[in-house]
Formats: sequence, C-alpha cells, structure tokens
Amino acid sequence: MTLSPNTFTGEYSYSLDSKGRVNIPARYRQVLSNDNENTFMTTRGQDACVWVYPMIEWKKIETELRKLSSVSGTHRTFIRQISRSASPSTYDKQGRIKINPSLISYAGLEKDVLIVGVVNKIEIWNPEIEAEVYKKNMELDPNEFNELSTKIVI
Amino acid sequence: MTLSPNTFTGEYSYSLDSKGRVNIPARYRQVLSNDNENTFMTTRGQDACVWVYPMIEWKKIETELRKLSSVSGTHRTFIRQISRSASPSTYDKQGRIKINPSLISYAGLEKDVLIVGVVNKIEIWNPEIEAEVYKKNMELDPNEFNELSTKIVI
DNA sequence: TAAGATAGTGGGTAATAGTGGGGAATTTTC
DNA sequence: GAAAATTCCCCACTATTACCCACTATCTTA
Repeated sequence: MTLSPNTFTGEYSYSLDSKGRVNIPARYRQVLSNDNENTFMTTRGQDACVWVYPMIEWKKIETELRKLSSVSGTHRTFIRQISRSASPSTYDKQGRIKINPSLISYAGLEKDVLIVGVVNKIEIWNPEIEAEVYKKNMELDPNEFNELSTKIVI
Repeated sequence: MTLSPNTFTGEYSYSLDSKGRVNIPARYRQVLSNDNENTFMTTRGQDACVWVYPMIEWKKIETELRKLSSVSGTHRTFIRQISRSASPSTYDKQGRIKINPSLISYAGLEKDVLIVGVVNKIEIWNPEIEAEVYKKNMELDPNEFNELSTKIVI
C-alpha cells in the first residue's frame, strides 16, 4: 500500500545539532513528492513551534498572499508577518534541514526536539513546551471539540 | 529551482555602507528571473521603509497605475507618491544595489538595516523603526488578522 | 543470530557570501 | 576647460555556509 504523498503522521524524537540542523524522519522523506526537490519551507508556527512545509504546500500559501494588495495596511502587515519568518531549506545528503537561529529561538528549541507530523506539514517542538501546550489545551472548553465533530468525521 | 521566481521570504540583517549600497541577499538574487537583468526598482514604501521591486514585478505595478484614472485627486496623489521616488538600480558584482539619498532619508536608514522579503518585493528598514511599527500593528484589530489567517495559512 | 543495509549524528574543509575600500571613468560645476 | 565630485567597477579580506566523509545505532533479511 502506498502512502499519500506529502502527508505526514506520527512523532519522532530527534536532535538539533550545534549547527542548527535537524533530521527529517526517513519516512517523511519517502512520502515527499519529487516536485518538492527535497526542499521545505520553515516558518513560525501559530503555537511555539516551527512549521515545516513541503515546498509544494507552501506555494499554495504564497499564491494566496500574492492576491492581497499592499495598499491595505492590514494586508501589508499580514504578508510581512507570514513572510519574514519563512526560509527555505533543502535537506542534505544525510536528510537534514537547517533551522535558522531566529526560528530556533522563537520555538525555544534545544538539543532534543520533538517532530510531529500534522498531515500537510511537520511541526518541530521543544518537547517540554509541547507538553505544556498539550496540557493547557486539554483544559479548554470541550464545546469546541463538539463543534468540530460536526465538521469532521473520524 | 524549486523556489518561485521573483518571490522573496525571510529576513536578514545587513549593513548600508558609506556609499549608500546594500547587499541583496544571495538567496534573493538566486530566485531573480533573468529578464530582470539584475535590476530592481527602488521606491518609497507605504510604511517608513524602502520598497525594492524586481523590474518584472515593477512593470506589473506600472500597468496597474495606468489603469487608475488621473481624474480623481486621490488617485493622482497616490500615483505621484509611488512614481516620483522610483529609481532603478542594477546590482554590482558583489550583489549590492545603490539606494539614493532621498530614499535613505525617507526610510531613516542608518548603518544597520533590516531586509524583509514580502513575497513580491523586498523591504529595507531601519530596524528600530520596524520594531515600532510592528508594535503598533500588533495593537490593530486582531479579527481581521484571524480572518485572513484562517483563509490563507493552512 | 549474524551480516548487510539503512538511519541518525558529528565534525572538517572548500566554496560562497558579505563588507570595506581603491582607483579609473564619467559627470558636474565654476 | 580644469577641478571637484560622483559613479562604477574591481580587488581583497573575513565570516559563514554547504558539502562531504566518517562513525555509530538500528533495522532487515537470510
């Protein structure tokens, strides 16, 4: 059975080395479609983590951003905030991408990192921070989950 | 190349030298399409920064400006504002463009500058001014932002 | 279970990128 | 028309990056 292309699931514990590199799990590399040319876009996540998009997925966002007009102040600010933290990274022969220093500090990454596949992208977490966020989310209003259940069937 | 041509992301800290030159980040030069002939159009940003367009992207702006009727006073002012300060600049062998003095003073640029890729163009900021603008923007209506991000970022 | 293959981690080095400045060519000014 | 100023092109130095090799751990297969 072949897996869906550019679709990531599961979690992995890897390490960030002194040069700011992390390995992309071999399984993720295997499902990457060729048109990504081994390249990802790394950006700030909405939570305190790094989001890693296959280039193909990122380009969809880029297309949407291009439709916004810079005459609107809100649009300008929005584009700037999304775009400024985005930097492309092609993985090396060993399968590692480079995470740039500002993203490392944004996500509070240290040596041990948690890599989580969230369907269309990959998240890179400091495992301690992830645990806190997880805990906090579990305390949230369960109504939102109920609402979700009307939108998606699992 | 896997990256979209003439599309800029990420931010860089560079310096403006005594001759009024700034480096264009190597990554940006790499995504420039050949028909730009290593040339950018520099102009006043809507915010207190310098906007740097690849010539190809600038020509799209020109087309848009032509469409605006010069009958309306607002339109005339808008067109004049953008157009009057526009000046082309070809980068040298080291990858630097020249920013003219009036743009330098408009954007309040000093030695250290912040270069931000905002998809179809590049912004050059005095980092201190950018920080202030950032802070001010964060106080803006977050609803519009949320709406934009649910539509665009996936 | 042993051996080969694959995966993850660490580090050295050649190539590239960023910065500063000199000097010829060109333009401006008096 | 000469002096001054500016622009443009080039060279050189340094820091950073990307690429490559090597080692170890884990997984796979016979």
